[in-house]
Amino acid sequence: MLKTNNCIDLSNLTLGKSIILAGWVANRRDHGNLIFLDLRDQSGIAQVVIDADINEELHKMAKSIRNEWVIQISGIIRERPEGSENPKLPTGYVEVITHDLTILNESITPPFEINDDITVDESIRLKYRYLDLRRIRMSNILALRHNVVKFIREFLNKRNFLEIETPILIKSTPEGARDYLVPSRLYPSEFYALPQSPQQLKQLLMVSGIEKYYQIARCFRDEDPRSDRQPEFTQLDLEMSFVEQEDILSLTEELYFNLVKEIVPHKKIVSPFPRITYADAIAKYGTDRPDTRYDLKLHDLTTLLSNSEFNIFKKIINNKGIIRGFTAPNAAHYKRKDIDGLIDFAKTYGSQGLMWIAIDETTSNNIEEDSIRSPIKNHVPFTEILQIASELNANPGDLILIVAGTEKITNLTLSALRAEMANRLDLIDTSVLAFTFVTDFPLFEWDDEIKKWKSLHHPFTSPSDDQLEKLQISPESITSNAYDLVCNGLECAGGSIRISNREMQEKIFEILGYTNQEIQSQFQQLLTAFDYGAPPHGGIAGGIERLVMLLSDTDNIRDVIAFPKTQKFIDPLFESPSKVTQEQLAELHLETIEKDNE
RNA sequence: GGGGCUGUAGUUCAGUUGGUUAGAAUAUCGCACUGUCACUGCGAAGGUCGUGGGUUCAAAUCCCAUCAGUCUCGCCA
Repeated sequence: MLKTNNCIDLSNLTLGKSIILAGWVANRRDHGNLIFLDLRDQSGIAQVVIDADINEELHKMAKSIRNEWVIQISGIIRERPEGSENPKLPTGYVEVITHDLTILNESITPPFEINDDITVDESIRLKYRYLDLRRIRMSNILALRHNVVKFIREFLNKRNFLEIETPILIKSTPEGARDYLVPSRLYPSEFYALPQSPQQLKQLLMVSGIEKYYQIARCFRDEDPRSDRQPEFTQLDLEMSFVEQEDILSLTEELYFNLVKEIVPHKKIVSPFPRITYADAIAKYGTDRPDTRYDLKLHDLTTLLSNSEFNIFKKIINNKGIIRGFTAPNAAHYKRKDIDGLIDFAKTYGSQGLMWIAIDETTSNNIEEDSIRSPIKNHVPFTEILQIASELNANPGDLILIVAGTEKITNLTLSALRAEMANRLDLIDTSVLAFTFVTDFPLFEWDDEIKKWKSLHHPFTSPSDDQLEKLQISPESITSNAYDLVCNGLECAGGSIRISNREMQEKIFEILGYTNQEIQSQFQQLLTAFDYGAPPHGGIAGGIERLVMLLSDTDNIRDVIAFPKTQKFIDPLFESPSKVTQEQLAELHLETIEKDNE
């Protein structure tokens, strides 16, 4: 080795010990005859001193050294002189006095400064990702991610799970997300697809008699970008035989709880994880992935207002819409401008608008007619406003926000508003990881565009046992054995107890509108396997990136991936995607079509 | 596929109502300096104002197109 120790070790070693360090020059402070270097390696930073009185040759060499040069120094650990300690550094009470120095490599001036405090345009960071990752913050996140995956592996290995790799080149199936395709050279006009998840493969492993499987699995989905999405991502994929929902939930809880305790002990986490049904989650939060770090629960006003004379309410209710709202505490001071901002915000989710009632503080501490400010004040009697306020537990000083419209858009808008107000009112304790299980998902939802039933989870999810008779009659009312683990408003993991018999699986495909031929071509391998004795089984899959994001307090998925793509799915480092040669295309029996500029 | 914001020195940004030589900080380069750690002091260099077109006597500034980054709606079983 070119080094005997890491920089961070410095403070733990005995004074006077002779050591060799190697790393990058993070900073140089030249005081003439005395030069200080901050030497950075993966572990951290150590101060190195070069004194002209000790060795003039070395001192001359050190004069030429610049940031990001790679050097090796040997020297002796010593205490810093009194008054020159630096409490900001873990190694700030000691330093290395240099007796020998080798320049291992020089560096040109980097395109941005390598320290944690900078903000640099992301395309530049990604183009020079190898420099970006030299920042301590970035390498710490990589280490955190490593520790997460390591913990998961050790946790599951201890419980006799087998880690099994499944193919990356599999078969395209049109349901779900768009596939990434890989052309076959040996079979003209035929393609492999990259897995969106190893779903069918892990179920086949269950039929194989592997009773406990897991995989840190790479998944690929060719969907449009979002700030928390990448075209390829990693999931903890796990599946077990002979289990019921409770077994998966308790295993998942134990895993995530212990993982948090071990890896980010400073985070607050509640155990047992609260559980909420899908229906309750929608009712209270307007979404199936509620952020439970703050209250702001939604309340339904549809029944209360069913006899209202106010035209807007009447119309919504007659059209089978809903009216719902919540109270933003101590927000009555919101100015017209703030509220207009909220209205615009609400409209981006498709709602027609946003009704608001500001209740000013009164001397009597009661809600008085004069203390109400609201655009609906002149259309709705005061008693009705009082009823609304009472239903929403609103008090003087609060701001009531109400959305009316179709169920879907109203809930979507309110859940977004809820998060927005929590942010604005600073109601979120960022040190909390609020894990919650959401259970009893509906099995199907109606897709009005293609006029078909769609699986809410996926088509292999089993319906709840006690509801099988409703399967044909009212598919919308049937719940499933599907569950999600939600944390701070993010879906962290999702899974289900699967269907493990052929007849049931075929019945579900039928309801989903698959033709016999489609079933045959896409799922025959699974259905045939079920003919040979499939064990009851179920599992869960959790996103690794999202988990690491939660643990490392970043809302940028690119921060938790070593070499991510931009939000347009471009890699600025390799400049991919890229053109390939005509020879490569010919070999794959492909031709490209130039896109017209219409 | 739709919408918002951004693009000016290596980097992060300012740039007024369209008007003289486009500024600051930091990084870089040079000199000085023995206790700094955002070292300090003095000096220097550094610009296709994303790109293309248009309006104008005059464009970083106004208009159109385009590219890139980011956020977002749809989409992501």
